[in-house]
Amino acid sequence: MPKAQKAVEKSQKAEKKRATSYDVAELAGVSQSAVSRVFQDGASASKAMRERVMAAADKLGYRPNAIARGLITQRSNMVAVVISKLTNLYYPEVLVQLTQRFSERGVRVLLFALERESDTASVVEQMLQYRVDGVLTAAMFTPEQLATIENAHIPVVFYNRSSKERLVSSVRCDQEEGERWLVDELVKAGHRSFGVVEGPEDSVVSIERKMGALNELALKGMEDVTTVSGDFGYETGRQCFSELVEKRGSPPDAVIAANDVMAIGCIDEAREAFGLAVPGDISIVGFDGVGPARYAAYEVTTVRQPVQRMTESAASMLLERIENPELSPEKRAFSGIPIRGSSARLVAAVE
Amino acid sequence: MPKAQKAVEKSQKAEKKRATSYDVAELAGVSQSAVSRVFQDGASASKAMRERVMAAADKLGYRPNAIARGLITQRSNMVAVVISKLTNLYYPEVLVQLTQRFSERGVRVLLFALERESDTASVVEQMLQYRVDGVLTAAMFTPEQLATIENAHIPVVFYNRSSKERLVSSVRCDQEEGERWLVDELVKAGHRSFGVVEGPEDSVVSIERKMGALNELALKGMEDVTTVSGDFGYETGRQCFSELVEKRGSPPDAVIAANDVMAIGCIDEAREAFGLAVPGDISIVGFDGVGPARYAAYEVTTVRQPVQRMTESAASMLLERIENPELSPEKRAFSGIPIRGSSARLVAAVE
DNA sequence: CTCCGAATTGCATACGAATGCAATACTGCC
DNA sequence: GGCAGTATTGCATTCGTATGCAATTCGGAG
Repeated sequence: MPKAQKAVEKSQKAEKKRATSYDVAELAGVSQSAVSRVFQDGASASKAMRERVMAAADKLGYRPNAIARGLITQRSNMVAVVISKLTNLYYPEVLVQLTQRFSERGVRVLLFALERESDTASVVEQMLQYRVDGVLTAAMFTPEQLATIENAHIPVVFYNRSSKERLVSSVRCDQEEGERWLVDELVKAGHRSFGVVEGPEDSVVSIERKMGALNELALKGMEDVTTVSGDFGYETGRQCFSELVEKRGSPPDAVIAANDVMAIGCIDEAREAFGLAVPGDISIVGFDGVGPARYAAYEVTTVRQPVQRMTESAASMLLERIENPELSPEKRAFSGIPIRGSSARLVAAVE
Repeated sequence: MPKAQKAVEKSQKAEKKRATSYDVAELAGVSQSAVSRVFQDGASASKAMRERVMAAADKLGYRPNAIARGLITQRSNMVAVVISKLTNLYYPEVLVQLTQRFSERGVRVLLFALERESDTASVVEQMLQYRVDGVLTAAMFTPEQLATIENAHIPVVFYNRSSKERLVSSVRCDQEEGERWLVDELVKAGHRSFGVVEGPEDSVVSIERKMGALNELALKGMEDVTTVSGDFGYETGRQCFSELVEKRGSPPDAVIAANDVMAIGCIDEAREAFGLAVPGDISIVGFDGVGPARYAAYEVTTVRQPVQRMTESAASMLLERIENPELSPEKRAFSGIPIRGSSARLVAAVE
């Protein structure tokens, strides 16, 4: 019995083991290296060779083993994507888009989802064990963890986050700028007392937004400012509004919420619990530009993050650094897109 | 210079190459297999050995290479998770939860996000190349693709989907049952004319919901039923409502939308474009139980999917089948949780 | 102190593909 | 037909870990 036939039988009958490049080589009557070369882009292989091999491969249902390939090439073609805080309605979009960007470029995504932003230790361990080529994170790492990752020569790109202690690449939406716009518009329209609803204390995004708002308010000479804090969720948005009124004794002229979902919570609470008209009696603004912010019942005045451009940029930035590890860190900040919804009383936009 | 010291120097100075088990073995003065055993659970290693090795490993920053391990053990410890249709606000939660379930059990998630439900071909290819241990999918595969995957002895679990052509495991929310409840309640409360808003045509979930509703309506003898179709998004929800009214000449007594987001769209359109009171003039129900369905402005009457239990169940089911490939397919259907929101006029619940 | 069985350890090899180098097959040209 | 030069192909080795088997050590009983 000829060798080739035996190979086919073995693989078809038992199908115990997945076909390897050796099996294909045997069936095609060529060397294993030939098979390997046929399944690569830049490798040299004659047309005849290519056809023989492909035929054999098809017959055996052969697929190159990416694991084995990764071992020898020292490239896993996988990147780690780390997310947290599902509370923020904004992230899911980001995740799906990022995955698609990477896929388009032939890179697989190893997903890590954190319950809290602090569970990063084991994630780092896993990333390193799986030898990911890069890390894209929407969660924070401690400086030590970052050092560990860098030590392994794995490029890292932060998404809407950064690190004070270390030089790192990042893609962010300029939260301060966005808040500045919101505050300016509110002040311009005559609002003089403010409530600021911040998000979770361990969220960098929330902190940036709060500080952005507070700084600009101070700059504009606004002194009647009350701060309360929630967790980016709808329920706490409602609670925060009540708390705010209680704390001040009366509703402020405007409420600046750290995200749209809490803004919506505030709007509902203002309407239901206090019978206030929005924006007649009070203006409420958010941040993110998520879907529900557009619902007719709310039409939140907000700043939309340019998700498309940000994900595109983040993916490119990471892939560039994988190709060329020498590239120095770079920070890209994208301006948010101001949305003049009807949840705030603003002066008309100038042309 | 002793061997051990040389090893340290090499690794600390250059840090060109990541430390391997050989490096650790050399530094600790033991064999490579010893190192390997220390980093396994059930392997035999004396306390002294363990300590020596761990010390050396720490010094070198050694981490077992999961890629190499996967090659030899024939286990990648990765599962593929396939999602699509980000339009449905419901999925993001699922994704994060699934990832956490798998993580808890020491399994990594390789994420695939489809633009359309039909882009599955290359995804299958990638999954197989990366030798994932299992597949959890919220998208459809063709019978041929399924056969390919099964041929590779990779267990598959469908999430809210299934395959008519092949026996496969699945975890679903019983959409028909949910629709039955919704229809029954609406009929019981006296609604007699209905609009049914379906989702994308290629979505199995949407089809199941539509059919569930239509069948039950037929069963109850309801004949005034009009169907229109959207894409699960808010905007089309609004359009669908207008379309519905146009088609019928007047608004129906009740609208059954394929998901909450479209239900919300319908509510907004009914109120804004037609000045209808919800639920005074018209009842509108959805499906899913997503966050925005709870917002005060809508309080959608809906059926919530028990996401927590479903993801838990799906992850377990897949992991079981990875451990024990002989297990026969199993279908688990979870009942949705009826939510009596104020978007529909219903008779009070019986105790 | 001796000997037996159990626990540890090391040796050698396997996993599946990529690749430098050498050998061979082609190509075109004179 | 002969030859230089290039394109293909095969050989042998490598990546980093796991594991069967044999060798060794250890503990305890007698």
